[in-house]
Amino acid sequence: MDEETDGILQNRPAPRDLDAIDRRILGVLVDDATISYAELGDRVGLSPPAAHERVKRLRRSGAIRNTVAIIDPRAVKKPLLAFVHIDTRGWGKTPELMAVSQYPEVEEIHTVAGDTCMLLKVRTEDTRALEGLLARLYETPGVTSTRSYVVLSTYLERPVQPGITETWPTPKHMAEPLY
Amino acid sequence: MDEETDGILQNRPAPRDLDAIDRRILGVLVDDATISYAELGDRVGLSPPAAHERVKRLRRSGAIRNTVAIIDPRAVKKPLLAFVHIDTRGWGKTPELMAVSQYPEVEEIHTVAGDTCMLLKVRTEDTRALEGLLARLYETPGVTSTRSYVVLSTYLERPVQPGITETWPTPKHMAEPLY
DNA sequence: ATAATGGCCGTATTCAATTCAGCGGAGAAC
DNA sequence: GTTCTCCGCTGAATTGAATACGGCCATTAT
Repeated sequence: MDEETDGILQNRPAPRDLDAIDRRILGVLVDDATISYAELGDRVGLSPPAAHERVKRLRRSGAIRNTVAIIDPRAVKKPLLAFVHIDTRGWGKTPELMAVSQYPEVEEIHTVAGDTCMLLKVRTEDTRALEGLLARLYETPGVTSTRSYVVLSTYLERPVQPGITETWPTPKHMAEPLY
Repeated sequence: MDEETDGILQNRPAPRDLDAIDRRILGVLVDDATISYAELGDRVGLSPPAAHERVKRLRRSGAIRNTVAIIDPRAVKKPLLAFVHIDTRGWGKTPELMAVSQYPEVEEIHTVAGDTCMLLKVRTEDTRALEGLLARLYETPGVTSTRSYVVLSTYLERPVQPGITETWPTPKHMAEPLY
């Protein structure tokens, strides 16, 4: 519906403040966005139209960026996950970064506080393809070194970015926070 | 709808082989799962019920793990992203791991090939909360050291795991693979 | 005090999801 | 080569959810 054409996070306005119901809605939709508005309203204590109105507002405001399917990597035969650490001293402006962000293997790009590196999460068919990707990255202007961790097995890969505290069950030993 | 109660990826059967249409469907739903089956059928060349049947099968087979909303981290005030590298020499069996996977801050857990560490992607309110999380992790039985990269700014954080080659535009300079 | 606003509810309508019956092609058995 | 079986597709029919609307209530501003 709403065209999410931007692969790169451009400077969107920060979403406005949310109340408790909004946060509970996000907590529900982060786990499962296929439920009906009737079900959603049930869980957060609203009528279906009210729940719908809230969700529309959350979409408009940008709090809900998108709604997507989470795919099992094995289904598409891209099982090899790696974290690549590239040194970017001498990195220019953004055009090369935007090119990297178009690589199909690159799922995430992060800069690191107090360091001159970027951290990429990548997924490839096999080690051979990873080597090729590293070679391409190393040829990218501004990249002066690369280093990669290959991930053997993934236990947990939550599809979404934020953990919303209210909606996650807290294990018993965490009831008393240490700080 | 389908109860996705398992936070940890247990040993599910690997999804069966997919044909070209299945992969195109995944490619569409990975970008936007809010479209109607009529629209989906249009894009992949099927009638609405056929597209629906395919998607149901993909869900049943596990190729589509889940369908979720992607939340803007700023909306829930959990902006600090970090990668935590914990040494797990002496790590026991799985119960402690399962506890870690319940921490609301922990979004991903990976093991690393040829190493004795695990790599966690975590998101917290601020550095203070990160410190607290690191302290809790360090107290977890089996964890012998922790080290963390704090991510300052995120350029690209694709919501989904696999890059499906056919559905991503290939930049011109990548037309000739180097390997 | 009163008007205006915003958010909710219940109902009504529209549109999509889902079911079903029937068709047709691919492959197996013979 | 022929026939049978199975699987997946289509198109129409039905169910059910998404959406629009009118009215109510609480809060705030004038």
